[in-house]
Amino acid sequence: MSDADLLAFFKAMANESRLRIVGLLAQRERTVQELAETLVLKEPTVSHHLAVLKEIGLVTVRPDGVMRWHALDAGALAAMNRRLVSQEEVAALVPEESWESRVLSGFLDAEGRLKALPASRRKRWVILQWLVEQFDEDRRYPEAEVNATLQRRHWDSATLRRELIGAAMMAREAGVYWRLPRSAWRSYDDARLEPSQAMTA
Amino acid sequence: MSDADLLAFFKAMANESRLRIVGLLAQRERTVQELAETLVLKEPTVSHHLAVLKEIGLVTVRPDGVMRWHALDAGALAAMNRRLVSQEEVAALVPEESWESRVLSGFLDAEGRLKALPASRRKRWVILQWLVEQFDEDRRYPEAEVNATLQRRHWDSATLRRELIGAAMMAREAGVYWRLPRSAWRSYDDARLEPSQAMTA
DNA sequence: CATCTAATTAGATGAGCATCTAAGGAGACG
DNA sequence: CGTCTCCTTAGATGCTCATCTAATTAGATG
Repeated sequence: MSDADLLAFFKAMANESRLRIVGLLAQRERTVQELAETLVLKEPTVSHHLAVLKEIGLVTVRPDGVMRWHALDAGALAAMNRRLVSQEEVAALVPEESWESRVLSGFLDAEGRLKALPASRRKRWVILQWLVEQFDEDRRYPEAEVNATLQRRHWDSATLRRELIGAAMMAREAGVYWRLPRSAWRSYDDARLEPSQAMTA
Repeated sequence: MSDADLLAFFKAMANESRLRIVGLLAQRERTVQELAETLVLKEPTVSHHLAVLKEIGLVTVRPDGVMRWHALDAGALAAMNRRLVSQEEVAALVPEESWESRVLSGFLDAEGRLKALPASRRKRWVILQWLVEQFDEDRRYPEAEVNATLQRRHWDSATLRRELIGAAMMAREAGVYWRLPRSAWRSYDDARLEPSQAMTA
């Protein structure tokens, strides 16, 4: 079942009349007339609500002469329900977080600062990509400002600055730094970054 | 948890943005800014959605300096979920149909006419209570009108009329009938109704 | 076939709601 | 105290949807 289905399910249930219809159908099957009378609604309105519930597979119809008996599909309810039982399932509501995002959030603390620099070169690359985004593309920065910006993310601004240069994400000339375009970056697997010591916060 | 809470829960989840927010918060706590950026919404919009989710107790806030970290309350999700696991729970969405209602609907056909008069004294009492409501409290009826009204519900108006009198739900004098107040009625278990023959329609 | 009843479809109306911009706190920080 | 940042509140706008009336379909029945 897709996320769109789940949304449709919630939209279907997010209406008092439909919620009451579901409750009534959970007791026993009913006709449109009967529901309309019970809910004090006109038949077309009930018909409309039943169409919505049928659309998501929650209600089935059994024609009988000129009447149509509507019943709740309990299995469909249970299926929807399984989507919500665990926090993990709910987390999956969101398009899978990319590997990069998961690496990054694993190394960030609640304040958005780096808890450590990963030892893995590939993971460190993710961190550097994120770090370089702290700088504007079109500005030139004195070293003091670079350090200040980096220190908002980690105490060891010197190492971070050195690694950004090493990855060709930033350039330096005469004490002035600037951000390089993505095209200039080395890819993580040919960058020759010296293995850094663990930098635990 | 009340039905109104359940409806509020569905209304809260019946929106794509909020559904995605819940998914994101299920992964880890987030700030308004972060959510706004991820969802491509303005901060006030996210703020509004978070307020809705807080209203139903699904999201909690942890202020931290100028920022506010929002997190999912997994327990609240689980609680909502328990409401939906079984068909019995869903049936309870609707105020339990009383025994009287079930008796009545069992003896009515689709047209609202009596299929039969129950043999059980207690059940017949339910039918009579419903029948007497066909008459206004403050009017006096000639016998012909009483018969006509009763015949809209069952062919044997004579028996119905006799039983209404016997139950002290209606009174008659000089060929004129009127409805008696509920206080005047005999209770079903001391009414001395002659056991009626089965009256199948 | 004509008619009756149950239900659905079509179309209109009005209420609710998602989102935005603009303005107003409120904590942090020099 | 003034300013910056993050967030919320207020108010406006436009879209979605719940409900209704009127018209149509479709089975049942004489």
